[in-house]
Amino acid sequence: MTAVDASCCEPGAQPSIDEAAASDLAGLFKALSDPVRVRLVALIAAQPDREVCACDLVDVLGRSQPTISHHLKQLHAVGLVDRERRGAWIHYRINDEVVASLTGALGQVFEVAEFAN
Amino acid sequence: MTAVDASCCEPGAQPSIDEAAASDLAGLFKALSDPVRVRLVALIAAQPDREVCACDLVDVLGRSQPTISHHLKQLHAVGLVDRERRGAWIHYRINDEVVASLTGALGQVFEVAEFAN
DNA sequence: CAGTCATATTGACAAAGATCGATATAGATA
DNA sequence: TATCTATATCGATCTTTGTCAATATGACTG
Repeated sequence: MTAVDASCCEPGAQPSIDEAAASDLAGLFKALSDPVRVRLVALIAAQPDREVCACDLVDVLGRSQPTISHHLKQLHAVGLVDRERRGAWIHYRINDEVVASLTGALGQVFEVAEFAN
Repeated sequence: MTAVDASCCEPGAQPSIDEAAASDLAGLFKALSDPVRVRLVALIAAQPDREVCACDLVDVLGRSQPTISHHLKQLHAVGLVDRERRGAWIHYRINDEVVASLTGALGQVFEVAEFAN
């Protein structure tokens, strides 16, 4: 019954996000948890039409072609980028809906008003 | 000189973010790339004063005390949460400046106007 | 259809990470 | 000081991940 006891370990608050939603969001973050992938999406998003040919992504970041392909696959797997075959080349484009859901979820997790749409 | 050649592999665009900045940002994302850590920050941020006693974080997420401590250490290492000892207990609080820098960097990477502060 | 080019997949390996039991540390209390 | 409690660290194990060389796939070209 000291003051310390009264101030702690009583609430039993629950997380504001359930396990499934947390896993989904963590998956998006994991897709962005590597510097190469961060630079890849930055490079794609910086294009005028938010898309780029995969051929322009190899050799720019100092990684082998298989490694770049591996990273693009992960970004695509979580939906952050779309793929489109155009002749012999494959174009990657930012999926703005998924980006919006990412920022929205971020706002929800951190309870930041600007993102709570 | 075919139409295909003309449409591709010419730009040589550079990423809009350098390697060091990409690593920093990737580090923040990595800290949020695990469902347990996502729920931890959500739980902390949901408190009225955006802080919580560590004693309230154990037993809520179905992980052992060492595991929760391990995750909190990672969140603290990247600055997303602050630690403060208060008597026998340790309180974790959301670091809103780091959260703001995270959302700002997100906006920069994805070239989303709302976040480009 | 044979060759060339762009991209993906495979296989292998080293490094990192998540988890827990056991133990250490550090503050509070008697 | 001895003890209790809260949190951190250690050590071990198992899984995941980043990377590349080699190879496969699939599309265009002559």
